[in-house]
Amino acid sequence: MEAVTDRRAGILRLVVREYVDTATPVGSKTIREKYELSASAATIRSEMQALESDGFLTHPYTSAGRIPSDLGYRSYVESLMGPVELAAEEKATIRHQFYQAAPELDEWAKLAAVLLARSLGLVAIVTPPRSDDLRVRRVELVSLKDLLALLIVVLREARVLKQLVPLESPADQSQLNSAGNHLNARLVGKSLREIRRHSPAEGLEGGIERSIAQLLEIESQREMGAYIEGLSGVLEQPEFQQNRDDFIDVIRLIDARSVDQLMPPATLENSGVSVVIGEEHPIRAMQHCSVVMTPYSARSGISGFVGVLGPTRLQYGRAVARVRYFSSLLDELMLEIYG
Amino acid sequence: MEAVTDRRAGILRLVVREYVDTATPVGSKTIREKYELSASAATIRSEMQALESDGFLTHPYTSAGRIPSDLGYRSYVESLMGPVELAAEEKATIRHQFYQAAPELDEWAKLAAVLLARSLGLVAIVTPPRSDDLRVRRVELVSLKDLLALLIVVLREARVLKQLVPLESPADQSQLNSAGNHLNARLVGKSLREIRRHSPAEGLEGGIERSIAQLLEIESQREMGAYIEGLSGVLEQPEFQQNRDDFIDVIRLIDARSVDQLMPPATLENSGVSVVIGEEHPIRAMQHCSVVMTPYSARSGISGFVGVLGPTRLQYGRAVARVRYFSSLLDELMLEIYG
DNA sequence: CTTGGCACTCTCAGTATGAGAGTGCCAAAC
DNA sequence: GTTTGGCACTCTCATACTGAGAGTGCCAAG
Repeated sequence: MEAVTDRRAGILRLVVREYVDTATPVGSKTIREKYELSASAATIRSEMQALESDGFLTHPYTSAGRIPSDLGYRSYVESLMGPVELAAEEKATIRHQFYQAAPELDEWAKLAAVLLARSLGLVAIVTPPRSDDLRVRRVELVSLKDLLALLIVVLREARVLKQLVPLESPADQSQLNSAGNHLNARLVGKSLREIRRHSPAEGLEGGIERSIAQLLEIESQREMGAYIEGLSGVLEQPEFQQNRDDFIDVIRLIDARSVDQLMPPATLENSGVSVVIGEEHPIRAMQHCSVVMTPYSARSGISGFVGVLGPTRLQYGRAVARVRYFSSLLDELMLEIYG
Repeated sequence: MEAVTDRRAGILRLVVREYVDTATPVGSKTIREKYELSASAATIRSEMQALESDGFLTHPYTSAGRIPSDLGYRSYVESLMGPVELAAEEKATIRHQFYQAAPELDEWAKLAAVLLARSLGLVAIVTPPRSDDLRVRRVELVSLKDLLALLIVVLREARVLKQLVPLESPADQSQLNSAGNHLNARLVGKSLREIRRHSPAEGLEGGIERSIAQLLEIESQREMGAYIEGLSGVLEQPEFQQNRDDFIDVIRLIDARSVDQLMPPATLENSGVSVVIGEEHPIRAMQHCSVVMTPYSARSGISGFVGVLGPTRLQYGRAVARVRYFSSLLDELMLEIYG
């Protein structure tokens, strides 16, 4: 394995770009003509041979063009793709749409997913910010019927949980208000753990306090709620059409919203945009896919993530640029709430 | 077009069942052997010819077996499929799962969608109950920062809307509480229309009142929020695999959650379970699919629906039975809230 | 009206064939 | 020693052909 020359790296870059565009194995002649290289086809061939023996390219069969391997994509992402940055105009367009939307965490997350999916033709996954350590910010009780109330718990990160609560004895809104006031005085700022070991009050308040503990319990075990968009875009990719068996399990994961199977959670511990290519993915079913993602709003303990997912043959530059911009935009919007 | 004899109807029923099971055109011999009919293959053939000339069956090509037409399925659903009712045991299992779940409208709707999709292998769509006429049940304000509050509006049907509200001047929780009390006194029970023509209060309350109107406005224009489950099940159906072009638009509609394209809204005006078969569907893209659905909780003005969707070759009996049972179960659960 | 028989039709899977794209390698040129 | 043109070779893909098989349609006899 020799040092990789500039020309060789350039050819790898061109092969990646061409293959990403066309989804067809790319040959020496195509590259030469399309990019007007001065070297001859034979030279390019011998460079390609070298790239193949170094593991950056593969052959579907003896005499077809070359396809980038996972390592080839990796190398492209690391050093060949160059700096990625969105045009100022495009940034402005995106930003504008966020200001148009209803000011609400979930709306922003959903909008981000929709816009990402649409502009990249990939599956986009965005989670609203979420804390590992659930803390109560406020409790509200709304009377529905004599013996039924709606319990609303607002968490620190402005997430809203709700649950119907059957009452043991009739209570009207004013009784609920006063119970709510007591509960707020006692529980605001408390975590699930603290509430659990808290000795509950008597009567009405006690019952509701148990409901709150239960609600937080359920919430802490729940899979991260995520907005997933753009499945139909991926179904139209040639990869899916030709190799359905490789992708049906991916679709199942998406359908089941198994976010932490789709997006390797370990990767989110790095700050900044991570790219997971093909077999780098820990989940078997995902090894024909690549993932571009980043955590955002990493203020201690409260964070979500932004990511896209598609066949390994994806436009890494465009994807990285957009994922990065959306995450910084969400960061900024979050800052207005938590800052 | 002659009167349809019993035998002829019986043969149509068998063709439908066999085709639904096998997804393969069914021939006279298959039917005879599998169901041990006393008539000969030739007789069955001539009955099939009659059924075909009456429009109940088709031929993919000259010499293949028969396939039910939309009219054939329609006739099966109307009169041949017989009474459908779930086994008591299965009802109990389903009911049990609802009692296990968190007592919350959205949870129930989601659970219904998941269970329906899983047991039928179809796409299931369930909307939580929703009112055309949005009425405020309660308003709550939660302080997030000096100049930012979270506005929570609970609607009559126990739906919870939320929005971040920037404040013009700083306010702490107790100020927000008192503003909330005034707003509740003034707005509870009011509809969007009434709030809109209401002359708003001054200062803090006025600003929030405008936010409430905006929130209701957005909500009234929003597509019905629906739980959609089971896409991967449909992707494995042979119809999709062979005839991708016919179904890609359906997937797009599902992906975009265009509920009122998927489920013809006019049909929901009938009470009881409706079946829409193939070309009966008003939307072009859906004409290779069938829909089984029903509204529920039809207490005036507050209702949702339960439905499933799949290729026209679906198990109508099982689908109708389950959709009916889930809707009655949701009815019952809703009754505990609104009753 | 029903039935067995039979010719006919159409699909489907498997095989063959030729064109085309692209490689690998070699020997000559730079 | 790197680069290049030339050329044989390999493998796919599209097309055409073929025979087996399934099922029909029709007819004449029961």
